[in-house]
Amino acid sequence: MAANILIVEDENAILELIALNLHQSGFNPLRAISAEIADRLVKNTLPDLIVLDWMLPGMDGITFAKRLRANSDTKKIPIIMLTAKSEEDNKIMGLNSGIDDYLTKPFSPKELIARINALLRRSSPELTDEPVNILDLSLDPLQHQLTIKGKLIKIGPTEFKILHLFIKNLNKVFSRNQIMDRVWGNKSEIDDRTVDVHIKRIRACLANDGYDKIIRTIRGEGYSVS
Amino acid sequence: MAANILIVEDENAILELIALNLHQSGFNPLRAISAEIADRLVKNTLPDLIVLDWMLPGMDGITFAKRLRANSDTKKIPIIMLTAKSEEDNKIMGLNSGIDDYLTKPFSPKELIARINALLRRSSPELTDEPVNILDLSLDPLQHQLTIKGKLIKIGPTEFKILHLFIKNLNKVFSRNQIMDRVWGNKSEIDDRTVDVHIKRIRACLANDGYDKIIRTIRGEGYSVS
DNA sequence: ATTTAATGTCATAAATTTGTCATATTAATG
DNA sequence: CATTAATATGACAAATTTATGACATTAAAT
Repeated sequence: MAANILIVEDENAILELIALNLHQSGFNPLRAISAEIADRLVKNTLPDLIVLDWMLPGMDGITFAKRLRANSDTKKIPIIMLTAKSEEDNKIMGLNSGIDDYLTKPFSPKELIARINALLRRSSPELTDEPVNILDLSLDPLQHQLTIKGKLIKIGPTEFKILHLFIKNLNKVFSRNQIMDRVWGNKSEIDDRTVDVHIKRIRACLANDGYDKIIRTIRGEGYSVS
Repeated sequence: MAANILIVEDENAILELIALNLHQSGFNPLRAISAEIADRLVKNTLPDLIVLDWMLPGMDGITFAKRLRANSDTKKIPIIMLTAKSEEDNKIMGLNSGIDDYLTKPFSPKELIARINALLRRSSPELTDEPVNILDLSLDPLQHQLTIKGKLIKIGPTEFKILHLFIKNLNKVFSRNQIMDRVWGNKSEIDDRTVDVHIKRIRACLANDGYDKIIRTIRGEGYSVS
């Protein structure tokens, strides 16, 4: 599923250049030549990410960004701001409008793509397909199945994702926030304690075979599977 | 484990923005709005890295940097200088004040983080979550565990942090205040004696394997691990 | 329309850590 | 050796963090 990237840029040449590059990189570009048009597009399509020019006729970029941040539907959409070299200099940093990243013109399309990918990775949940296993325990993401010694174990989807994350990263300690980011995606607003409950549920699934002990609690830090 | 990064910046909005970004990236930001305040903070906390604004009221950034370089305790702390215009480039480089890197405003938070990581990696590999060890004792921040001869040792979170600090800085003597600042953060109001108790607890953890002796008490000064 | 499964949140219990205090030890100094 | 100052240690209650069971809500399946 191609991510929708909204480009807000009043100079048509640049707009098209960016759109072309995004398209070639497998994204689905949406175009807006003003904040007003962008506003309508955002409401309708809820893009996955916005590339926003700092200088716009009418409503400027910062104002637009602030409006997005004020609305709970659009609050979590990552924004990359485009700025001209010496435009307003340090004022940009000071305005703290929830921009996720900056890019100074002129910039290389390659760099833009790289940063878009980085931001998208951060904002969307974990998904990979490789089967993983530890000891007699095996996790197959394709079939969404957990087996112990070949025996199929019943486990919920969320629990499966968390366990998968852990087993893919053996011994690594994940904080609750990291788990939330990588399983729910960072657009979620979930309580910390909820992670505990899911951990408990995973343990319950594994307990019959004595595998519940593989999930360590690292007090004050998070959880980890060894 | 989290690296302490001192930000010296007189514009509060920028200061806070940087602090926020550092925090989100897992660093522990310390704030100073003047070189004078920074001076005191440096003495107490010996930050792992300093982000320093070029233009400061009172003592300017370059002067401050030179002072840091003149003191053997602070000589090796990496400094990233923030400058307003790229024209200053030559000037800064020419001053040869021991700046390790510089960034021109406006810059993306991401770029700042990237450079901080690069510098930390170069200056103190220990801070980048790699395991540290002496003899058969090994401390792995990533797994948050302490092992002696491969055997897992139970140790509390605070004790872990203190021990990690010590082992990262072998032979360096830390005063109780420095320990408090770097482990509890400089906002804590904790009794001096409390540090003693934690040291005692660390020793207790290590005692079974005879490793309690690695923590030396330097009377009147503090503690140190050799 | 019912039943089943999954989720997130709470309240409460259980476990662990933390800071402090009182007291014992130890080192330094004259 | 006596005195003093600093550090070590054991005990303990408060605070923090995690575990767990129950419940309401929603989605999915029958």
